[in-house]
Amino acid sequence: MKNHKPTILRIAVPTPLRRSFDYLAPTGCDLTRLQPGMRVRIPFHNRQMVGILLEVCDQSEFAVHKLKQAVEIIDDYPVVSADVMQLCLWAAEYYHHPLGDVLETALPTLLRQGKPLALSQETYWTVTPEALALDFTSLNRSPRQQELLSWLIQHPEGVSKRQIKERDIPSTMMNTLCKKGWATKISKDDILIPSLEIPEPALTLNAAQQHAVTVINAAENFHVFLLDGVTGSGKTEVYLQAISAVLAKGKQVLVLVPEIGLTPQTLERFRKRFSVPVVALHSGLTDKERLNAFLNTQYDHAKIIIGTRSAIFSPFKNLGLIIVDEEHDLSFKQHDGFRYHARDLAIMRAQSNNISIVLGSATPSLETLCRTQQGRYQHLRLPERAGDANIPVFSVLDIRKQHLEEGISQSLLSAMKTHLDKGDQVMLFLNRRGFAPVFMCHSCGWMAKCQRCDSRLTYHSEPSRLHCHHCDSRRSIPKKCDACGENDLQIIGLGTERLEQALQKHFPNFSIARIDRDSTQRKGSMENLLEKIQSGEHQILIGTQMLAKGHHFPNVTLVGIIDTDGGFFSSDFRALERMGQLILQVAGRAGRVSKPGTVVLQTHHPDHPLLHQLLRESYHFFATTLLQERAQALLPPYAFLALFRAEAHDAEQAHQFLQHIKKITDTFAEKMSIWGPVAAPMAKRSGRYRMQLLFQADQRPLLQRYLKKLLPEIEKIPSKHQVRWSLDVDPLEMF
DNA sequence: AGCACGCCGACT
DNA sequence: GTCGGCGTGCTC
Repeated sequence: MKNHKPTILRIAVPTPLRRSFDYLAPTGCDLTRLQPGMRVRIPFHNRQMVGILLEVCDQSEFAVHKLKQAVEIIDDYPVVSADVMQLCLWAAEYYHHPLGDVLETALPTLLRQGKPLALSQETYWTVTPEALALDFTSLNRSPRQQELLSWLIQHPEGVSKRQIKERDIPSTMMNTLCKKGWATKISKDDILIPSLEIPEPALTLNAAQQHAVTVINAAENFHVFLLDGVTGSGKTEVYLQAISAVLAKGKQVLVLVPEIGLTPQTLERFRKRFSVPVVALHSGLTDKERLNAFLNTQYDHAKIIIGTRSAIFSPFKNLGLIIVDEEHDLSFKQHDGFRYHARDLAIMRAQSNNISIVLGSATPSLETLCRTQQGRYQHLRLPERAGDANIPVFSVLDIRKQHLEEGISQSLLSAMKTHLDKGDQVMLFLNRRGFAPVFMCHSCGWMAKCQRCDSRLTYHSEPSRLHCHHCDSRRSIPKKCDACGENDLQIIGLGTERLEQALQKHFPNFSIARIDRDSTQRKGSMENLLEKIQSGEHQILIGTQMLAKGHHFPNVTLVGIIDTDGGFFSSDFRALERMGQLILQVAGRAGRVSKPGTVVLQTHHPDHPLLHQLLRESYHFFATTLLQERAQALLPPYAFLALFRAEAHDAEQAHQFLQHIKKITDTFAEKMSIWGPVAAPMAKRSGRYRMQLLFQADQRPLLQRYLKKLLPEIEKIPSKHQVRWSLDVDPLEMF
């Protein structure tokens, strides 16, 4: 007997357990065809699961006679390609997250469930040759049918169910056409967005743009570029021309965008420029559409893939370039479960594929700026405004001792009047939804607080109720104080609803659009509001963060930031960086060359040096000061953090658990700074008490070694089942 | 994380 | 007598 050693399949299983599981190969399985990355159906505990084959070996740490046999090898080729596997292995190790879970996030739902690797077909309709041959005018058709037929004739590639629905055409009408023999159903995969026939020509570049394109296109190996240009400096045109060069070599391009950035306008810009199929990956896709997008990327049918965070795991056959737009945006970091940063994974993927990556932003993160200063990334600046863009004028408005009318100073009100009377639009930014953040009793000082969180309830007027923005619990508005029974209840502070109400009274002749989570909950209502703003139906725009990103309003000539000071006194060391980014992003929403924008910032700290650096000097000046402060305090990007979080219904249990972790590290030879355990900034949320323990190291490898030693020990803590715990490597938010 | 097993109280 | 509460333990 030559081959008496057993064949053992090492398999990653989607469970929170940080180890792989060994199985015997299924009966009759052709061992020569086994490749890592294939899906395997396995018995696990008392059910069947789909795992990913990691390796084939001939011994197991587990007693071989106890091994179960795998049920079947699902795939003929690996669903997880070698480079995605490498990325997942790296990410599982770096973020100390279970590999099975990581691999699961890299696959579309249908593949996780074990469905076959096949493009699903969707029904399309096309006109028949008979209909084309017929004399068009002589037939007896209704005007609606006539219109429908000529539309179909213009789309010889076929029209999908979705397109028909969008045009409000009833399916009975399509059936009638089919019965008459004028139209017929065909099947094809639906996810590739067909390219347009006539591509738009490239724009003429200014010197800085041309330089950036030349440098990016000249790079043949792994290179990280920071494309650093103010709003309106023409970053997108640089992306497009760099993409064009990569497409010409027959390669694919990945464009990562923030969650809010994937608008139909963005997509349109790519479709109009390139005659190649584009795939858009966003949260609105169905499982079927996701699978088709996955396969079309894998088959190299799709040449440009535009997507949010998780698109970094797409299975490219032939990747040539990665672009990360708005690289500073927080939505690239997943903030629960597998807490990866898509930008950082993108850099890893570019490195292992030996290709270039372009990080673009008008307000780069301090992490990226620091690495650029260290010479690890190449800095490409676009200082000039390109084409139809404006330079906003900043005006710092000292509101100390000023009379405020619902939070707005008289100067801002009169500036608004001037702009509105000229027929221009005005935008106000207030990052607080609801009517007012505080509801209190004037008799005894009682405040409406959430039962389940350490937070105050926000007063909402439409619909009228008190609402917790942290756990979503709500209650009706009490008539009398909960504590003393008096009816002297007051509504204190300012939210977007109250701002809207006040401005409606002050400017009765102008129409207001309010854009926040509450006003855009219904699907399509955001698009609807934006359309009405563009058409000029509304003249005053009020919005939260939502309004700060992704949209441009050319007729807005005045932007008011109602409460600028939010970032000055936050406990989060990144608050100032965020504040600066937000101010510039908000300012970038407005105006064009013929209508330059003015940005008014209401503040109680008009002389704050950082505010001056940001507005009078530049973002870079501001960022450099912040970087110096970070270096002195030994904070990121000059230090590396890992945050353990624990929550439990009993505060003491969460505390004990983290204390236990801390104690384990006492035995470690290497030492580092450990802070805590302390209560989280919001100590109680959704009925759970939350504690945290922070690790801070000046070298990334030290932190990594530490965590690698620590995690197996944590698995042994007996009380780990009583708490909900997680580890966040490179945390961006401390709550 | 699931999901079963297991050992004690209030019910048709 | 049983239905069901969630503590504890396991998954190759």
